[in-house]
Amino acid sequence: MSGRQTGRPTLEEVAARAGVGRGTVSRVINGSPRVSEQAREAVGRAVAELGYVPNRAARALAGSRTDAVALVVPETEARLFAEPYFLDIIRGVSAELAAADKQLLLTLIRTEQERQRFEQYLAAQRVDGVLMVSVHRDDPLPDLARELGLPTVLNGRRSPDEPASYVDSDNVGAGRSAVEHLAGRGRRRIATITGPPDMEAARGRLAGYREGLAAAGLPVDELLVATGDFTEEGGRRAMTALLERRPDLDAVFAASDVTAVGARAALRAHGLAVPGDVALVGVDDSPMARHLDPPLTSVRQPIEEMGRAMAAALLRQIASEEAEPSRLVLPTELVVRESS
Amino acid sequence: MSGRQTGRPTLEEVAARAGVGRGTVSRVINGSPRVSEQAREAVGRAVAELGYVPNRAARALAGSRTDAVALVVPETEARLFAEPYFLDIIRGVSAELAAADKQLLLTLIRTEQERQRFEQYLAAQRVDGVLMVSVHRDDPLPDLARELGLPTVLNGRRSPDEPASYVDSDNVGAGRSAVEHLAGRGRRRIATITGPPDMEAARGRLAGYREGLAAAGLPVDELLVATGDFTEEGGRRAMTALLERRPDLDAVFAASDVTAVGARAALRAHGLAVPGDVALVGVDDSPMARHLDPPLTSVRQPIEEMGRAMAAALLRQIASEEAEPSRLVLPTELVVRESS
DNA sequence: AACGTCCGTGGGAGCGCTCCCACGCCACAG
DNA sequence: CTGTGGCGTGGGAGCGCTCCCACGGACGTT
Repeated sequence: MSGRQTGRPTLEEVAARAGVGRGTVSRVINGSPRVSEQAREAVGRAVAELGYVPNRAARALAGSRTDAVALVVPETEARLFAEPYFLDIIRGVSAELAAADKQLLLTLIRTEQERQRFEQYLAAQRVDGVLMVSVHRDDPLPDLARELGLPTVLNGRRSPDEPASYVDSDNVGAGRSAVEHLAGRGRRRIATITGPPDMEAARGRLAGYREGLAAAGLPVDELLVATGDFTEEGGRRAMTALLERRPDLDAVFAASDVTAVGARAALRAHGLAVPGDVALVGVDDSPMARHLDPPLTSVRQPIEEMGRAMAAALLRQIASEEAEPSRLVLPTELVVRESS
Repeated sequence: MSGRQTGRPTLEEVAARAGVGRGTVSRVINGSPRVSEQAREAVGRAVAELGYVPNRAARALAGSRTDAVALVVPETEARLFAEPYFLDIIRGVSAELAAADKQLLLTLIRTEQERQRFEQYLAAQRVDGVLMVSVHRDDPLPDLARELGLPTVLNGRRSPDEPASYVDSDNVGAGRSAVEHLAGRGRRRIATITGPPDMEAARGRLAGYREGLAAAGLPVDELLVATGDFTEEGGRRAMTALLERRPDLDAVFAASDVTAVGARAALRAHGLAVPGDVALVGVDDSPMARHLDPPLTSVRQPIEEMGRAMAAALLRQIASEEAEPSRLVLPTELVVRESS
C-alpha cells in the first residue's frame, strides 16, 4: 500500500491529501503547538498513507540548519585513531545524536590539505555544530569554529582555562589515584611516563602524579619523570631511559595503557618482573589492559559516557542559542589487577 | 542569536563581482569545459576575493545529490564495534572519500528503532550511496537500498553469490593458508573455531579450513569443528568443548584473533601450553595478536585497503549510473609468530 | 452593539543552487 | 551576400522546505 517510487511525496502533496495548507503540515511535522487536534490527525494520516519523509536538503536550505554534526578526529599521528578510545567516543556520540535525530559526520583529518578542506566545509555551513577529539594545545580549529559561530564541544581541553565548551575526565584525579594506590602498596620510588606535553590530558595526569606523591609524603624526583607520547614505542623508550636514570625505581604510572604496554616490554627486556620488581599502572582500562601479562591495573575513564555528554552539550548549545560554554569533568576509577 | 551573520557570499554575488552571469559562475565552480579562459579567471578571482564557498544544502536541493555517503555499522552485538577492524575500515573509507570531497556519515544501528530511522533516512535521499559493514546472511538492508536505487557496496557478502557489490577478503584462502601452515609444522589433529554461521566470512574460513586439510592429506573430523561467534567468550566456550571432544588435538585455527584470545585462555585453564601442546592461529592480525602471550600467528586481512576499495567502488557506481555490481576479493597473508 | 484579541490557518516569498533554454556572436560554408 | 552551425553566455524556472504575514472566525471586552 505504499506509494510506488513516483518520486518521494512532498509537503505539498501531503497538504493536498490532508485537505490543509502547506503551512499547517509543516507545523505538524515540526511539532508546533499551534495546530488544532483535528488538523494534526488529518496530517498524520496523510503522512502515513503517503509514506512522507521530509527532504532534508530542502529543510536545510530553507531553515539554514542541517541536523548534522561533525565529529573531528585529527589523525596526524596515525596511532591515535587506532585506539579503542575513539570507537567508544563515537559510540557515545552516536547514541546521543541518534536519539535527537541528528546525523553524525565523521571527519578524519590527516593532512594539511584535509584540514583546509574541513575548514571550508565548516564555512559552508554544512553542520550545526562540531565535536572535537584529541585537541592539542595550539589547535586553532576550535577558535575557527567559534568565529564562524558554530557551537563546539571538545573532548578534553587545550589548557586548564579552556574557553570553549568541553567534556573531560578527571585527569588529575586519575594520576593521583594511581600513585596513591601504588604508594599504598608500599612502593616508594614511583616513576611516571607522561603523554605528549602539548596535551592537557597528559599534563593533568602528571599533575595528579605529583599530587599523589605529595599526599603519600613521597618526594618528587624529576629523574623519575619521563616524557612519552601515548604510543607504545614512546612508552618503551621512556621506560628504558627511566631504568638508566633510576635503576632502583619500584613502580611506574604510565599515562596510557598503550604506553604501559611499551613500558612492560622494556621492563621485560631488562629482566624485571611485574609486579615483583616494578608495579605498573596505566590509564584507559582498554581491552589491552586485561590482556596484558600480567593484567594491567588501570584507571578507567568513562569514555562512552564522555561521548554522550559531548553530544548532549552540543545539542543543548545548538538548541538554545545562548549557551555560555559548558564544562564537564567526569570522574575516573581505578581498576586494580595483577600488575600492581 | 549568532550575531555575526557574516552572510556568506552567494553565487549571485560572485557573478556580480566577476561581471558575468550566475550560470557561468556555476560552470566554473563545477569545472565545466564550456567556459572561456577569460571568464574562468575572472570568476576565480572573485571567488578568492569573496572567500566564496558553495552552499551544499542548496546544491543538494537543486541537484538532487548530496555529496555524502553513509557507512552503516550494525551494532546489535556490542562487541563488534569494539574491534579495531572497524576503525581500519573507517580509515580507508574516509581517506578515499576525502579525496573525492564526499562526506562520510557514520551510522551505528543498535536497535530496531534506529534501524527504522535509518531506513527512513535512506528514503529521504540524504545520501548518494551506502557502505555496509558486517552484513549477515539475512540482512535486508542491502535490498532496501537497491529498491531505493541507492548505490551500495558491502564489506563481505551475505552469501557466495551475493547480488550486490562487495569488497571482501579471501576468507577461503585465509583458512587454507592457516591450516596448511599448521600442517606444515607437523600438526595432525587441527581443530577450528568458526565465526557465526550466518556470516559468509565465517563460512569461507571454514571452507578454507577443509580445503587446507584436504591439501595436506588430513582427514576432516567434524569433532574438530566448533562453532564460535567471533567473540572472546565464544572462543573460550568453543575451545573448552573442543578439548572435551578431542583432548588429543594439537592445533586450532580460530576464525578471528578475538576468538583466539578466548581459546588461549581456555587452553591455559586446561594447563595446555601454546605452542608446545597446541598451536594457535587467528585471523585479522590485530594489535591484540602481537600482544598475546605468546604472540599469535594470524592471517592478515588488508582491512584499510578494503575500506578504500569499498569507497572507490561506491564512488564509481555513483558517478556512472550504469554499474553492474562490482566484486572484489582481496588476498590475505599469513603472519607467523610464536603461537604456531 | 461595536470593538479588540487571540488563535488556527493558507499561502507568498524566498533560501542558493542546478538545469536548461534561448540568445548573441563568430567562423565557415554555400 | 545569406545561411548554418557551434560556442559561450545570461537568466528563468524550479528543487521542497521554513518563515512570516495577513486573514477570518471565536471569543472577550467596553
